[in-house]
Amino acid sequence: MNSIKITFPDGSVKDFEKGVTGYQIAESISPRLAAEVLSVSVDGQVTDLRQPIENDATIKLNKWDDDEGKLAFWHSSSHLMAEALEAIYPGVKFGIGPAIENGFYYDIDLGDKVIVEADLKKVEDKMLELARTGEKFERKNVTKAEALDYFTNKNDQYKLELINDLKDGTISFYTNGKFMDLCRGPHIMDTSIIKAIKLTSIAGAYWRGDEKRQMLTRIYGITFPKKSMLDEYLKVLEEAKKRDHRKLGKDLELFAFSAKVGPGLPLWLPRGAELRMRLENFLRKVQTNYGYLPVITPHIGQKELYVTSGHWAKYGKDSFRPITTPQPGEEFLLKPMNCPHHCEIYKTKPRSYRDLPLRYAEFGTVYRYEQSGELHGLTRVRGFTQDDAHLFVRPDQLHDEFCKVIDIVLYIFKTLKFDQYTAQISLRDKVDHSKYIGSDENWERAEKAIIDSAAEKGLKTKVVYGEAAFYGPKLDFMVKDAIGRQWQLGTIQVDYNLPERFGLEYTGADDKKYRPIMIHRAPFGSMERFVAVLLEHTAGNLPLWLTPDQCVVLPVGEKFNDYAKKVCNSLKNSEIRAALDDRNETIGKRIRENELKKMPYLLIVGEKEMGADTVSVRQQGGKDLGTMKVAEFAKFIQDKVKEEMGEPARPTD
RNA sequence: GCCGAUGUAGCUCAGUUGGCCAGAGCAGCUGAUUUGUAAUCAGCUGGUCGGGGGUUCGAAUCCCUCCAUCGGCUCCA
Repeated sequence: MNSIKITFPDGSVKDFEKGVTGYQIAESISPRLAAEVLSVSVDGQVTDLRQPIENDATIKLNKWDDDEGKLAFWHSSSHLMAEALEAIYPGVKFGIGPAIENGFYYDIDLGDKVIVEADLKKVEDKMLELARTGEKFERKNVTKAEALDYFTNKNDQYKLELINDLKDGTISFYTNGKFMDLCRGPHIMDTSIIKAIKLTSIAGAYWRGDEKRQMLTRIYGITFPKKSMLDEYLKVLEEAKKRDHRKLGKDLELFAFSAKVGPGLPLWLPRGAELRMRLENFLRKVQTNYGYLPVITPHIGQKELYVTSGHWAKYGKDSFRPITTPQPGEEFLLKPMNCPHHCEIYKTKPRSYRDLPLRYAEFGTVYRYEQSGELHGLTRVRGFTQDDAHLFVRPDQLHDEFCKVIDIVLYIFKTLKFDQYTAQISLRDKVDHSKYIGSDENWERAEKAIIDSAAEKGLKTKVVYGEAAFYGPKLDFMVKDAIGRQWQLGTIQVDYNLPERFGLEYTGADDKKYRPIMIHRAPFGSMERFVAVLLEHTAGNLPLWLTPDQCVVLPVGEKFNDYAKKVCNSLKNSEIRAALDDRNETIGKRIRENELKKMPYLLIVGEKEMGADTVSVRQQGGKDLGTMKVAEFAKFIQDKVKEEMGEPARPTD
């Protein structure tokens, strides 16, 4: 029998001739589908529409709305760009050119030539010109020898290196127009459906991600099947820029930087400092409920402390230089983390198994010499404050304590409405264990503890190898910023190593000495980064409990200034953060400016209000909430705040 | 640290074949106006054009260098 059974996502099964292609299947369903389909998943494997299907299979036809569809579209676009580049810059060599989350890139080596942003238009035009001709993407399986031969002739050492790492029999080439590339696919049928093209930026990128190797030129771009989709995309990018925490921080007067103080050293302005303190107090309350004990430690420590912890060996050469003193040989380091200090607190007296778990918490400011090119607003800085705590636990307590820390992180995320996070389990590199300290046995125990706890808490996790800290695995909570960059916020880490290095002990019920396990944890991550991400998530419209000013009183004219002051004071007496704007400006202008400052509520007072002891309430954005008694408005705010914050989390057992 | 770009008043931005004392709007100050839900009017102040060096009769403009920032790469205890 020459027919095969094709199962569709809805479960229906149809017979097709053996060797049928995804495209033919789409055509058989409807011409419209055939026009829209971009790739086909065969038994979960994404392939070309042109690829014959030889056996019974479950297939999914991927359109633009499927990630697998976009992937093929953008991957093909990168080949189209390569073709255009080769036409404009003969002799250009190619690295890799994959599809990414939003578009694609290609790494190229232009030799002595330099490409600048202004040249991109030329490349876009060439791409459009080539796209219109409807070049087909043709696949061809080649032998390793043929592949090596082709790129030797082309004198492209990058492709040759890639091919050398591949097994013979697994190598394929794709051709579009005059461009042929080493590629495993999948690709779209032809270029004619690429209708809108934008090359977005040029950057340097190390060949194979290795900073010791050559830097290639990376060109980023994005394409769409419709012009309107590109316009929409660019508009979204524009909007995202408005939510950038660096802009909001300036506009709302929360923080600033000074070249004179130094790059990456944030200055918290009064409004920002207040915001940050509110966040800290919020967490302090939860931590108190969970039995954390506050500690405070100095900003510097003797170098020896970090030699013991292992941090000096690992990061010493990339740190701020040690501080010397008049005493020869004496050296201190700015503290880059709080754990060693907390270990020494643990050691201040003998500990019993009855004392554990011990939970030491500190908003500890640390200093790390981040590479200059890495600094970024408040998300990557050289001086920052961790909402740090270290839990010293017995092995039988590890699981429970870890779960309780997860609860705290989830409580914070819930209160602040961070629902788009990923929980990432960061483990050791699968092969290379050279950059980690501690025994394999301890690592395996720690990794298991994290995986089990995350599973018990029902977290949807993603396991990433090679992302662990050098002393232990982590559970990281990742959140995206306004332009899609991913940042680590909360982190929880299991550590068997520092207790060993510091010789931490407790006495068990059997009067023998045991080693505690340490949990490092920071639910916010750092105050700086958390505030940054919070600003981008809320576009500066902070929740009422956090915002610097909850409302502003606007007298319509000078005659009502005294009444406005009275209202303001009365609200302050009810613990409401009320500002007064009685500047000699029109009411229209003051409304506008306070709207731009993202004031949650504008209270307008004039003749009517003064007579009745009321305020006229305008919500940020223009909604009129009508007139309220002053006391009524106070209660309104208090209720809102209570609703937003909820009850501080407590352990359930 | 690496690749590329940018840097003009507190903010947003004009100012290109190098050429009169470097401009605007907003903010600030002064005065007038006393305002009812997103910009009242007038006047004034404010910049050694990121720092330093060079080319030139002459540099915001051309070159070198340093710094900072932006987009990536690498890194992220």
